[in-house]
Amino acid sequence: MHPGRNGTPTGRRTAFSRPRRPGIGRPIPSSFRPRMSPGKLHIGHALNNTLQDVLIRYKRMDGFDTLWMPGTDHAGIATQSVVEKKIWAEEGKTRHDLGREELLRRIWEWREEYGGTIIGQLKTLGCSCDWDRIRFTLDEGLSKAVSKVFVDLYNDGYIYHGERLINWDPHLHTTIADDEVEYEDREGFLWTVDYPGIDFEGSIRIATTRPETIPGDTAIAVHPEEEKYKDLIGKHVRVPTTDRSIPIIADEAIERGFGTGALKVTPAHDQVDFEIGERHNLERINVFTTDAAMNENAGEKYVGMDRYECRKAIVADLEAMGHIISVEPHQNRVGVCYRSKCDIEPYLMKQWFVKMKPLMEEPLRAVRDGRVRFVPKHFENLFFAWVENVRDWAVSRQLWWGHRIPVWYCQTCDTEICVEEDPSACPKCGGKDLVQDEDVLDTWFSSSLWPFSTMGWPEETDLLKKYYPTGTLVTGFDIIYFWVARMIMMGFQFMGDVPFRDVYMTGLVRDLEGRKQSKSLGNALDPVDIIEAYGVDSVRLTLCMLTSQGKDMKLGASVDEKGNEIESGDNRLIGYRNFLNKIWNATRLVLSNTSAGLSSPNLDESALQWEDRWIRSRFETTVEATRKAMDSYQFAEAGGAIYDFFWKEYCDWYLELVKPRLYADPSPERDAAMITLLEILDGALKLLHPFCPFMTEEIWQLLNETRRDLGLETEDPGPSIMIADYPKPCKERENPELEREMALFQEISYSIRNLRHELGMAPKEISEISFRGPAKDIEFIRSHWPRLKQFIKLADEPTILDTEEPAASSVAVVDELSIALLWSADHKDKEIARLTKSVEKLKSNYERLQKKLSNEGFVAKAPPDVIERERASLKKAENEYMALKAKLERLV
RNA sequence: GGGCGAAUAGCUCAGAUGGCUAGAGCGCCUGCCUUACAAGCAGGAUGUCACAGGUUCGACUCCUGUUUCGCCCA
Repeated sequence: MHPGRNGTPTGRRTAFSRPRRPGIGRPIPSSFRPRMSPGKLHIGHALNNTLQDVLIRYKRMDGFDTLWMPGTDHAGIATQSVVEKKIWAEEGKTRHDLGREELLRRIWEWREEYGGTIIGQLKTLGCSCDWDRIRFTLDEGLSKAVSKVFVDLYNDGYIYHGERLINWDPHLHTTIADDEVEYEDREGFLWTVDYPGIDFEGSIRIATTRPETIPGDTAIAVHPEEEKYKDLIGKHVRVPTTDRSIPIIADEAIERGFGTGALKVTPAHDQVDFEIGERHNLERINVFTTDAAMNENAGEKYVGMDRYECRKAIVADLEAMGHIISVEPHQNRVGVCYRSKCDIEPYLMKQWFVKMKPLMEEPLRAVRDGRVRFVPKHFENLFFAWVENVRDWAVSRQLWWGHRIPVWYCQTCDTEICVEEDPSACPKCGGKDLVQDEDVLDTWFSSSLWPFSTMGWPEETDLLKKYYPTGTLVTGFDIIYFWVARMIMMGFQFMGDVPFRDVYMTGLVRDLEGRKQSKSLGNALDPVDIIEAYGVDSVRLTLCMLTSQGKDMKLGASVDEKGNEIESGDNRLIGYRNFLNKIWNATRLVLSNTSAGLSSPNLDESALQWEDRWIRSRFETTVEATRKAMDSYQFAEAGGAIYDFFWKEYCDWYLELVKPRLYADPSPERDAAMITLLEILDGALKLLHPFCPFMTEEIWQLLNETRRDLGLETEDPGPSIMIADYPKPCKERENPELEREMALFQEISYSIRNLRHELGMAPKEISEISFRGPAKDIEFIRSHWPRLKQFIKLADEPTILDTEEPAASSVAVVDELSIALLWSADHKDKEIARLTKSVEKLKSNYERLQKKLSNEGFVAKAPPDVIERERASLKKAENEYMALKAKLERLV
């Protein structure tokens, strides 16, 4: 039976509401911040929110007081440009046509409509956040925190206003931060240009990739030790396009081997040149407009031209004038905006900066000494590398959507006023004519405060007292700089402590070809589609199972628009969907067979059978394995332990073993089977719940109904599995002896099934089965015969031999035990072939072990338990090899 | 150029501090509609663990070098 659609029943009613449970342990709060725009959940969100939810559900069930504050940021650039585009498309108006107030009104309107989408999708995904505590970076409280932080940093000298080269996006018309620039290798040219000397004979040649910046040149720089230019230092040349005179200066930063060894210096348009300019006090001539077209400084001829058009024009003119000496192909790296993909222009502007070096000192120490732990650890290296080279953070953005910079300028006396509340008058001259800075702050500025601004800071709230610092942050490694590092920084600066203890980094979700998912490639998976096709729980479980310590994962689902599978798609998704289906079907078996009723609602411990005690023992082992994995963020390991237990042990062996008792008349033994079935199912559901909240909840409710009907309830299970106790280890139930017995039982079953299948014998073809071996094995077989018989579907009673097996038989060996199937037809040839192959394998294994154990070094140096294990293996290998070899020899 | 990561079955991937005959899912082959489940059951085949050295009693695992791929930073 296939429950609901695609293996996932629709038990959503309690899966994302968040019943409180009294906390008894350390609070484990965590934060997350899905980006609001483009207003939709993508697969990366699905991954890290699933992992976050798995952790929080686990901790909550385990008795911790958890807090998960959901929310979104305002995504300044993205949101504003989406709305601007929409307005342009619909009304043909720009933001300047509308004005600041009106544009903001429209964006809020847009947000009203789409802002909730992502929250809804997170609920669909089953995230068990504290939904009554949703936060938004532009909320009043969070905005207050932003202002306070800005003002405090300003007053402490960590924020300054300065003219610097910033990364200008001529398309979006805003600055972006250094780490928001991506670099592309492009095929370009290296032009060698001749600058004629003014106060010396001849000329100097420079190499450039950007001739369009020549009008902005204010010097030529050479290396101070470069012999061929030594005499020219201090002389002047003429800029070919403008006839301006510029000096030749000496600077250590010049790379001597590159080009001609002389560099044209354009401080307004290049970072290196800017720094040279600082050292030599050079003029900064900006030749571009904010659209990256040429301005009046470029000269009349070029004004208004686009930068790349101008490049062609200048090259043509220089060529005509004979100033171009050579042109060579050259690969250059061009910065592009991570969002608009427009070529970034280094541009001279007054911007607000945060001094990063001093603020990052404590965060650096904290990561070094483990107060903040990165999982997996190697991501620390990324963090260190960034901190060591960190430059000041340009935090102002030429946008309207965001937190406006809390700085006012007195029009009367030119004073800069940085205060939290709108000032009514200039504190210096008392003037009333105050104008607020036009710019807003980088969205990440407000996001960096998230761990405490969401809890009510700067008020000293109960939330802060109880939950700061938070426990675990789950995030993609790609925003270590943007977000993680800055949160740690702000945490120390304003809370005096780390914002979180652990940072679990997820890898990226790639497509089946290993490419990064992107809208432009058209390979981005919409989690909603996959959920449609496979069910939420399958998707969650698959994401967890594919997660291995920060590594990227490939995921693909071949589904059409309607969500139907069109080809094999992703095999893991199918596999885990099948697993959930298996659980559902096993549940049906358990619940339908236990509804018959118990003879007594109390478990009679003495009625527990061999297999009951075995499955209880296995369950305990599984609990330990699962917890150990969960506690070290090994999601796949934890899921795998549950998967194997449920399918390979509970279903394949235990369910089959108890069937005869379920179908028999009421008895304490039947009761014991039913109670154990229900109890283990209950435990397994709880173990699985963090991964698959919907289905486990659904089944658990059904299970509780059955238990109530049976009168089994001794205590109230509570309203939801999500606040039931996570199974705790119970050492007394572990029984290694029983597990060894079951291993023998299984080996016997496997051997017999294998023999039969290899010889192509139908069950009825086998007249007899006989065993020969040590008394304790024979005794074991006799006492478990009814069970064995069920698995191998063979003769009524086993024959016990004390001599060699009859020739007309096939033999398998388990250590000292020989198992023979007696033929009713002639299988001699097949048997010889089978035995020959088998003996060969056993022989090589036997010899391998023998060699190992006769190695003196091994026996002298290996740990005793390893030697012991190898000795046992050798003995077993020898028994099996010798027995089958003898049988083969008799046969031929 | 510097740094980080990866290379294991046809495919996608597990294999923490070295130690069972290297595993799983999907796919493939054989036989089964066995009264929970054909999205299933039973059985099976498949690996120079990228390459070359080294350390070690023992290496998929540690070290060195090489090749290929990916990412980050300059």
